[in-house]
Order: sequence, then structure tokens, then C-alpha cells
Amino acid sequence: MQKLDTKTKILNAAEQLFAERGFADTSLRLITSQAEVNLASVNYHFGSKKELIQAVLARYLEVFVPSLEQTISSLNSQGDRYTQHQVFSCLIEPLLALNTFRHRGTTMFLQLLGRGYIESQGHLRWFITTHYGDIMVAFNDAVRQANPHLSKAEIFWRLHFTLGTVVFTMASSNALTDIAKSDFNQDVDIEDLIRRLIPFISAGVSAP
Amino acid sequence: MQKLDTKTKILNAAEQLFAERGFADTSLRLITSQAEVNLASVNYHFGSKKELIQAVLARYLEVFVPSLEQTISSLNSQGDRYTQHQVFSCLIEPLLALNTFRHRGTTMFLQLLGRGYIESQGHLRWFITTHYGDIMVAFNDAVRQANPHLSKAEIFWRLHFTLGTVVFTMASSNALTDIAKSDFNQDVDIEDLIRRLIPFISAGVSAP
DNA sequence: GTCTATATTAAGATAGAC
DNA sequence: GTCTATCTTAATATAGAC
Repeated sequence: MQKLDTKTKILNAAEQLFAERGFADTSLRLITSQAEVNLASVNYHFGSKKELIQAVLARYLEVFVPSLEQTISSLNSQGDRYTQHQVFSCLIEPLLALNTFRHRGTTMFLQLLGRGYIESQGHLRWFITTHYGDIMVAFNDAVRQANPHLSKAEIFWRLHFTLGTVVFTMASSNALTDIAKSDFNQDVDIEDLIRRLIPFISAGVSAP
Repeated sequence: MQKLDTKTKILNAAEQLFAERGFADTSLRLITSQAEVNLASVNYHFGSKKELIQAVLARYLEVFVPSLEQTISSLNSQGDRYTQHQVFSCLIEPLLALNTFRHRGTTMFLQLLGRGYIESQGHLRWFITTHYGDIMVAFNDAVRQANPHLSKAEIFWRLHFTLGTVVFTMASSNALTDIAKSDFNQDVDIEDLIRRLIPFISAGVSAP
């Protein structure tokens, strides 16, 4: 079946379990038994559980961040003026592209990101902001340009509200799509979900 | 100093630690040493850690839920028509009333609720929905009446987006208010935070 | 009701043979 | 690189004296 090396088998099993159950609730024993590798191999290949968590996220960030940098910069090059809808739309393509990179990649990435923020593991925030702080600043600047009526502080708050909306939705997305299926007979995939989220957060951020 | 009984001392210490660090990261040892009681007393008085968690939340829900039932029903008695802003405003008074009940009660309650949802501990969702399911239905109905242009399913999604916004914001509210203080010299208390949140979620829920 | 002492379980990590 | 076996730590929970 899988002719993957041990390191990849661990990463694949880990990301799935982390996304589903969170980092704290996923033991190395669970990961290695799911991956069908030896318990000791995690520490051999990654050094520690923390470094495994970072490696799992890095695999996505290395694809996502350059892609987002590109959509943001092409936005800037088109001129000074752009709408806030355009800014948020910059996220869609890079996010959905992760689905071609890995099966259910978009969901996985957003769930992992959500878990990372929610379980306030210092090492993860440190890892993300030191490696990918630039793009966060660039995105923030783009939102500011698109909303000149809002103060810097107001944007700070509203972007964090937005982050919460997305992160929580993704962390619970399995449960939510199940409910939508049983209560409303809706089949909601990740693309639907993102397209439902965008008007909500877009209206919220630029609220009067 | 404190002439409180052991049970109350445990509840007070537990709620503070749970709100700050989450349920999983707060050990009974930490709670009992903070409360200056014996380790074994938690299991004596509450039976288990899970039941302690429920007891901590119950103390707030017993105050909050009747109060919310009242504002919602007074909304209904005023006639068929009310705006969505009015519906969300029903939450403000009952939430802020918790501050008179306990010091920093509003923040504490919302943080605990957020932690409860985020750390998908099944027993807590079960506890809340079986004990306080009625008011959740009533609130949902009120939102529907105020937004006749939205389908049942759309309201389901948007209320969950809203829940995510609030829950995440409260779970990180300590960090966020610290940043607001240092970066923008803002002193944001819980009431400010709620009044900042309302326009955001209100615009989001009734977005076109 | 409260305490000490301890049982039990499960986790992350590592030593050392192969 | 991989495996078995084990170390260490820390958690929940309980038994039994007071």
C-alpha cells in the first residue's frame, strides 16, 4: 500500500489526529500506532512532540504563505484602491490550493491553525510569528487601506474577532457539517463553508 | 481572611484557573494548593474533576439563564416585531449582571463557556444542553423572527459563527486587552469589549 | 470533613541491542 | 533506522487513620 518513509507516515497520521482531537489529546502512542511505526521513531525523527507539531504545520505554511504573498502583492500592484472584499478574497485561492496539495488539505490546515491558536501553546505562536510575521503585517496593511474609516485599534479588534470566527468554525467544522447534514440535509464542503464565512466576517469587519 | 467553607474555596480557585488556563491544563493539585485545601477534598466534595467543572459553570448558569429568560420573554411580550439589534442586546444586561454576583464575573463566565466549547469535552455540552436547552431554542427563535430574510439553515451557520467570535475573543481576552493597552494605550474592560463585539456580530448575522 | 499515603494510569522520553 | 524495554514524571482517584 503505502511506500512512504517513516517520517512521512508519522506526519500524515499526526496531522489527521491533531486536527480532529487537538494537540494535547493526541498522544505519541496514538500517532505511532495509527501510522504503524514504532513509538520511539517520533523522537528519533523529530526530537520531541513540540517539534513534530511544528513540522506538521510547517508543511502547510511552506505552501500557503508564498501563495498568499503573491495574491496580496498582486492586489497592491493594481493600484492604491481596493475593496475589503477583494482583500479577504485574497485568502480563498491560497486556501483552496491546499486541497490539491493534500487530500482535505484546506480543512486540515485551518483546523490545525485553529487548534494552535486555541490551545495557547506558546511555542506554536512563537514559531508562526517568527517565521511568517511579514505576511501577517502585509495582510493587516491591506485591510487598513481598504477600510480608511477605521482606526488602527478598531482594525486590530475586528481582525481578532474575525480570527476567532474562522478558527472556532474550523475547529468544530466536523461537528457543524454533521449537524447541517442531519438537520437541514445540507452537504457542506470546505469551499461552501469558506464562502459562507466571507460575507459574515466581511460585514463584521467593515461594520459602521 | 476568608471564612469560606472548603467547597466554596475550591470553586473559587477552580473557576479562576479554568478560565485562565483551560480545563485540561489545570490539575487538581494546582486548584487545591491555590485554594489552600487538601488534594483529596475535591473528590470528596465533587466526586470527580468533571463534576467540579460542571459545578463551576452551574454557579453562573443558575444566575444567568433565568435572567436571560426574562429579557427574551419581555422582548416577545412587546409585540411580534423586533430588530435583531434588540435580540442581541438581550444578552448584555444578564451578562453584565454577573459582575455584581462575583468579581469579574462576566469575563469569568464567558471565558469558562469559551473554554468549554473549545475543549470539546462532551460531558460539558451534554450538561449544558440537557439543563439549559430551552433558552437556547428561545434565543434561536428570537433571532429568526428578527431576520425573516434568512433561512433556518443560514441562521444556524451564522449563530455558530457568532459563537466562535465571542468564545475565542473571551478565551483570549486577557492577551488582547494587554496588547490593546501596550500598542494603543487603550484600557478595555469587559463592558467595552462586549460593546465592540455587538456591532461586529450583529452586522455579520444580518449580512445580505 | 480532613488528612497522609498510596494505588493506578498514562504520558513523553531514552538507552541500548540489533 | 528500528525495535524492545524501561525510566521519569505527573495526573486522577481512593483507602483508611484521625
